[in-house]
Amino acid sequence: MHKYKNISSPVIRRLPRYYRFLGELMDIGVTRISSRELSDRMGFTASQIRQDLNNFGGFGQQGYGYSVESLYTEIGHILGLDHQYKAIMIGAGNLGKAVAVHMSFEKRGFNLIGIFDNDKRKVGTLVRNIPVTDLSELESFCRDNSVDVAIFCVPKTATPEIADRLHTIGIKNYWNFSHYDISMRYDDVIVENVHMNDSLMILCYRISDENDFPQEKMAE
Amino acid sequence: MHKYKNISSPVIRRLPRYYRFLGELMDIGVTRISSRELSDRMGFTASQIRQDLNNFGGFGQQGYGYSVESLYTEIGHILGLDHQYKAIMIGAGNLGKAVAVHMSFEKRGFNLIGIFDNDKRKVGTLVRNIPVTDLSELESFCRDNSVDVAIFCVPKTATPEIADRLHTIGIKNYWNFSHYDISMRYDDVIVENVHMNDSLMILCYRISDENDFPQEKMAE
DNA sequence: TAGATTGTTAATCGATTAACAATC
DNA sequence: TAGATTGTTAATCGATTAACAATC
Repeated sequence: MHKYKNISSPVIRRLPRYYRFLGELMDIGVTRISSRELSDRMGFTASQIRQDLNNFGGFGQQGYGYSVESLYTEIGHILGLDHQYKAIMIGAGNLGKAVAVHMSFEKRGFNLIGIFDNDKRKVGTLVRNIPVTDLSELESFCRDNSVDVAIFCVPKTATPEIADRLHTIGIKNYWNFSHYDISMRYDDVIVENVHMNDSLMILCYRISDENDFPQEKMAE
Repeated sequence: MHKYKNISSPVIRRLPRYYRFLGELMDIGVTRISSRELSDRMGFTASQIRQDLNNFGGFGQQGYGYSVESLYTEIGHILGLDHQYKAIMIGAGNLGKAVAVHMSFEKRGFNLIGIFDNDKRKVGTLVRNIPVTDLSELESFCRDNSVDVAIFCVPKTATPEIADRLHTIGIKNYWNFSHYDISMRYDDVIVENVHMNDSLMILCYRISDENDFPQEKMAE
């Protein structure tokens, strides 16, 4: 049971980019745009843009192009930004605090209602005006509040145990900042990863590859 | 001039994952592994694993498999983790501080040597034992310290101007947390993005799609 | 209407998977 | 040696690009 069927992962991953660029176009007062112009600005081919959008419906008009505002709204609908989800955060360390404070959850339909940590010194302190709760109260809190999503900002060693607890009580949507692959552990969960460490290694590869230090080649 | 030629992006993006899993195998004392076993643990096909690795050389042995430790070391070399790069961070807000404190830069060959912000109240404070410097000193600092990489942790409105300044003085490798597409602005830069906002929207799509609210379907 | 640009089908390109000979 | 598993070629699958008829 899916709203749109057979949408491939590459298409889905481009949607936020479209949304972002259309938002910027609105900000600077552009009201209509052709796939060709979008192509120039975004670096996708015009053909790909039209293919992507036509997975969800015909939002353009022949001879005219696309209305920036209505396309923006449509993609917002497609992304489901008009839904409301209750989220909790696990881990109130540096990363957890930064994500909690930094993200505009409301704009994306997420409502952060709880933050958990097992460090007694953190329990009771406020992050984004939300009191940090002891991790032992995780289950009772979730049962009282119909939580939809858990955000993992804990070290990788702590992740599997907490994921098990959440999975047991039926919370199966995860935004994962921990360096642990939750998706390999269950087959009925939705996991979106932000693997900063992986990203940094990819940057390292690209820089090293560009710089081409021949003496390094395949040491052994 | 590249160390390895024609390595496709999907392959590169899988390398850190291999590296991570091999590290975990070492931790639990596994010394050898076949592509089949790795496949079971990681969720890639055995065929893909062998194809991926053979882009860089033949690291296995027929009838035996791969040595976990030497494969781990090899992938580290391939990723360039044994190089040393000097990095600066732009932006000492919540996100910048969290990234600065949270990441093990040294393990990936990065040495964070400077943090910049234009907020006078932040200038002089310590983050990870590094004093925050006024953004106006960016150019002089970079000229004195041969900086390789800039990490963007500033709002998207501030990004293009700072990117221009860095580009002008020859710093062209960026780790980008800002919601601005630096790569569209220049054609001679290396940009690796961590777009947390995009990631959150993708999660939103997946949850909404799974939940299948029919009344939402293609309103308009 | 004529010009422009979409929606959509067909062609191409690239990445993944399967198969198997080489070989440890 | 026999068994196992790689390295690598061939087959398949899927995603991107090109082309063009439909239509605003």
